[in-house]
Amino acid sequence: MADDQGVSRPVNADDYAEVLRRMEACGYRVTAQRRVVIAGLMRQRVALTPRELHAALHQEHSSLGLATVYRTLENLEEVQAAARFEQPNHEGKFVFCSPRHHHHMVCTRCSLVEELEGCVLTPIERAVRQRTTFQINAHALTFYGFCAACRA
Amino acid sequence: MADDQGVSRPVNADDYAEVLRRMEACGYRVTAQRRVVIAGLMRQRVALTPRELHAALHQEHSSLGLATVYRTLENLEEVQAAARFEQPNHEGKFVFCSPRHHHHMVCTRCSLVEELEGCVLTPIERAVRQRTTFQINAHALTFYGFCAACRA
DNA sequence: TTCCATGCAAACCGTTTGCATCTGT
DNA sequence: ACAGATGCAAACGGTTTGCATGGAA
Repeated sequence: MADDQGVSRPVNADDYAEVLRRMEACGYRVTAQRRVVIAGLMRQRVALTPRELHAALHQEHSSLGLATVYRTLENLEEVQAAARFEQPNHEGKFVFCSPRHHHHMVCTRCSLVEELEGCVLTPIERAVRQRTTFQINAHALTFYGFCAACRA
Repeated sequence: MADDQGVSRPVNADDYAEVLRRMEACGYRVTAQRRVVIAGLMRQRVALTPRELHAALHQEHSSLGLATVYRTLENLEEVQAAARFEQPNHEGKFVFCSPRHHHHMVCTRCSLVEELEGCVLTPIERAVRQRTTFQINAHALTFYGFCAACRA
């Protein structure tokens, strides 16, 4: 049940190592707590609130503080290893992000998040650049809908 | 200065009427305060926090309450006449949205928002649908960068 | 040995809400 | 008239922060 394929997924060792590398590159120390939070987040298929993630990790790591979860998630966002989704009630939900550029599909019913590998926007962005006086530096693209399970 | 073209823009009468129509369609009454908030938001070229919008309107309408601004912005979001952008500090900024489907370009320096008319995503979404088991119901696409003025 | 990180709880602050009073329809 | 809207201020709740302690490099 802890490894129910429906809610948990294996941690990709390469991605995990890459996250630690980026954290160190930013001057952050690799602590036991950070490892726990990172691996915990990577195991999730659905976006979780900091409180939910903390609760999930609290069983195995009862001393882990909620503030540390918040602080680590903030660090992960900074190194682009996590993405935050805003819920209607203004609560934040986080998911792990692979090191490769991608976009997300979010299930509005169960919060399952699927990565859409590669950037479907590249050809479009070129066209957009010609239609505007903006200097485009970044973009955010997210699809919302129902995952396969929730369609039923 | 109140009509400095750099910060203010004229209110499009058709769009304004359309907003009122949608509000009524949702069962909302057309009150003096709502008219003030709607017109005030439409006049802005940049995204504003509820507090900023309230402050801007307070000169002419000193009795307008901040809570009313919040409530009206929420209504406008519901009828898709306003969009909320989340800032890094988790404060919300709002802009008026025209009735036509569009996407936004947001200046990360001055909060200027420009609408990108039409949906550049349509052809892409079709391709995406074939790559996923998700039932896509909506999408969010925003470009970030510097507006013409902030490029300098 | 030097900072940075952590845990705890208090502080913060944007947002929501209860309620008495207005007001659109 | 009556249901819904407003203003005010208090309450809420997610997030941040101060500080003493612990741990990575």
